[in-house]
Amino acid sequence: MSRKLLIILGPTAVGKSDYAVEQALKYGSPVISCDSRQIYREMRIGTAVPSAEQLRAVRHYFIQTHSVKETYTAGKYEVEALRLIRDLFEQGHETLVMAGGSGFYIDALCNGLDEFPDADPGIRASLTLRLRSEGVEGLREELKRLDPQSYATIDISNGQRVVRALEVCLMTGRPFSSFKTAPAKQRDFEIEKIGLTRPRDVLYERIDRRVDAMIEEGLVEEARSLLPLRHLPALQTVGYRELFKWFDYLEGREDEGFSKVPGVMFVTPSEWKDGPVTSLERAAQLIRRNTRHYAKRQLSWWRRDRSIRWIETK
RNA sequence: GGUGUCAUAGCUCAGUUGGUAGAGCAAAGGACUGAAAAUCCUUGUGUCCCUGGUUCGAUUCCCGGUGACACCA
Repeated sequence: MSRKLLIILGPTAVGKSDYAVEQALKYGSPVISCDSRQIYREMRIGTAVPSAEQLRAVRHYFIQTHSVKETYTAGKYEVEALRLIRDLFEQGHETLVMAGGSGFYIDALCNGLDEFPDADPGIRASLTLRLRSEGVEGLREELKRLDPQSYATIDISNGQRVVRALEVCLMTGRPFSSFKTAPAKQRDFEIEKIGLTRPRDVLYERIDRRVDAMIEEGLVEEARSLLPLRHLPALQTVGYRELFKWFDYLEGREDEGFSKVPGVMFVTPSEWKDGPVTSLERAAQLIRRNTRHYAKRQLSWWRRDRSIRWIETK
């Protein structure tokens, strides 16, 4: 019996959800979502989860199943999705349909990640604070001392990468690079990847229209309700950050960069470079642009994967 | 109809005391091992509106034209 995982991937707004439901019905499979934001319960409009109809027509997994408070990761996804896939194959499915736009999650599932420890929120928060106050240089030098191998191989101008490598060194007393050993894991089922794509200008038009639709549907209210949780990693998401900055402007507040929620240790990971967001129209403009940038990064991620069969629709 | 101002990268504009030009934004390309919708790196040749003149040489000066805007009739 041949077991196959059919992965439908592609940039945001290309039309994955529709195609996935179609394929799922064809194979009698559920849809296993592979999307780092649709997985969160508290977000719906801004993450463009499948429609109520689609969710009714086909069973979906990993859609709004976890809380933004729990900080999901690619590593957790690898474990949970793999377990689910095995269960479903055991139940007799021969072909399973997976769909999503998170390239890193898809790779984690297909090839596996090495056995790194999870981040300790306290250590990460303090390193992130140092990154913001002193810049990368200091952290970089510390990494050079603790793990020259990583210093030589990772992108040391990328503060987030330096923080990650350093935090693993500090937590375990072992160099970050020493964890990076295993070859790609082999899965005991066949994997077929289908990439959906469209001409760039068509894709960008779809993105623009979808952003407008989200705002009409009530994205502003959704973002408003999540404002207190803005410093969680899950809320570092296109469509929400821009609105948070607009709220800051309306309320004459400077985002101080720390979480005020007791027990929540996270610090906003990045600086805001676009100046004040003075109107909803400005926020929408930035959301459109940032979504286009996101789509571009997704395409760049997958371009090197020769195993993808691409289907271009107009 | 008359007078004036402007016409430079997809957009907004700077600039060249005459030696074929550069910022911001937009855009494009790339990286990626537990924050990944995150984070980081790289990239600026364009009939300098058109025709003619002066000049060794004009996008820059001059004549004319076209277009936009403003004001006067």
